[in-house]
Amino acid sequence: MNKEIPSYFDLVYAVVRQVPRGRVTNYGAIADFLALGASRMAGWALNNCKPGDGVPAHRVVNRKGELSGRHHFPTPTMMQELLENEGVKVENDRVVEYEKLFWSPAKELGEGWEAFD
DNA sequence: TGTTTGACCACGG
DNA sequence: GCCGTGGCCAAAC
Repeated sequence: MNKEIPSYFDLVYAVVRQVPRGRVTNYGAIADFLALGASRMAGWALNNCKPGDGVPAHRVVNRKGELSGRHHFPTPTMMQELLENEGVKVENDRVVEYEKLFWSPAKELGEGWEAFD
């Protein structure tokens, strides 16, 4: 049944899930860490993301730090509310101190990290 | 089976 | 410093 190997989006879910609270990351970092070869795959993976997966997609923003995926949430304001709830200040749909709150999986988790904790 | 789109990023002008 | 185009891989139509 579920013997299917974890697809690339499963890996994206795992990485996003490892993102600490109050931190944000971008699609490129995930794509580069998972060697997807295309940042779009990270976004596409989150497109299949659903609330039941427990994936904090609100912590994932584009390279500009903009909440590009807010329109994909149940409510466009929910993403900002969630970020502010975690202590991340959002202004004009952009993460404040984005570079400061940026969380790099390859840097924090390391190359030896695997989805299976 | 081929084409189009997609929550993007990097580069060039 | 901002805008436009190309490239990347995968899934949906």
